[in-house]
Amino acid sequence: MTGTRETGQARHGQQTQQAHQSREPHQAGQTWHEELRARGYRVTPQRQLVLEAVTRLGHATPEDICAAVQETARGVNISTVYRTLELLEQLGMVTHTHLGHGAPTYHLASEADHVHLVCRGCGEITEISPTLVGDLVTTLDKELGFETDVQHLTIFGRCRTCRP
Amino acid sequence: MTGTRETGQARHGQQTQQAHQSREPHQAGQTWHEELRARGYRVTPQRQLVLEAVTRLGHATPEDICAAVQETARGVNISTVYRTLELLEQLGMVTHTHLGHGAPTYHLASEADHVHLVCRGCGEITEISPTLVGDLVTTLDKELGFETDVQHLTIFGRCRTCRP
DNA sequence: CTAAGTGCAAATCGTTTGCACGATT
DNA sequence: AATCGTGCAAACGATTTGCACTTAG
Repeated sequence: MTGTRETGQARHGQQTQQAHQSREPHQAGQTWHEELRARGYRVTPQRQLVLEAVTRLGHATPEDICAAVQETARGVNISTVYRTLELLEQLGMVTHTHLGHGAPTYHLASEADHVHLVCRGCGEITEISPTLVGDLVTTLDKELGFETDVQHLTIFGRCRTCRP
Repeated sequence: MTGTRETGQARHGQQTQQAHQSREPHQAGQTWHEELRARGYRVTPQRQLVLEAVTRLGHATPEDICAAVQETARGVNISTVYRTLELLEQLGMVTHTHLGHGAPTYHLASEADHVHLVCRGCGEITEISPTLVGDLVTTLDKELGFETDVQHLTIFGRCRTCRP
């Protein structure tokens, strides 16, 4: 874990699993190509394809993304998908959430301004406005000094049609 | 997956992964021994040990539970732990929550009347009263007809000491 | 005694990693 | 040309499953 490999200008493979540090939310003024380059990363077809897939699919697991990309063109390996998602997440372009037991789902960070409702009955995923949880966030802040990560908030339950 | 093995009176191995149907919350009037028997399940030392471990440990992963039980007495196999937890969950005696990426944590359903706050900085787990999210639950119900599963609600963020 | 439950080992799923080869800058 | 990125396959952690053996009822 004591990796002293700061060779070039960019720090890859940094396994920032807990940190999520450089989360500047992708400035609108520049393309993601420039953004990657500016940080010393390369623009590859694989990265384009993964980002496109995430954009198109919405809430997608790494495997979904991989499958989608397989169809589109030459295959992108599943491990590349994982590595790319990790990178894009570090750059603040995508985010992930855990909806249920299995694999996490990824989506564009720019579309991430919502809270997930997951129905245990039909599995349907609904996105609601963060304003609905605004009071809760305020309460937690005032009462406990807790800063809620609204982006990753997922609420399980039963939707109108599935509830008893 | 089309298992037609309804041999006896009780339905085991039923893999009700999505259903969580028979969730009657363990009536206080009877011991869990009786409860198991009543539903056609057997009372085994392994099941006792697992339930004890869950009771004692609080938020514990299957592996934690397994380890704890190993110490106490003759070893209980990890797969038995999984099977037992699944059973106890079906019976409404324990519940699980996903706190982070890794393994889920189990605790007694009777002590489950709380919401989890998980700090991304230090990993600390705080339990708060469900009343703090009462308004949110009401709102979701009225606005969307969504019935919130408060037991499984986990809120990620940063605690007072870890926030920027 | 008999079916339910357990242990064990192998299979599976999701994810990570080491390394040689290929592609971007 | 040099380095970053990819593919592949193997390693890995968590969980599930098939099957023969043990045990609660």
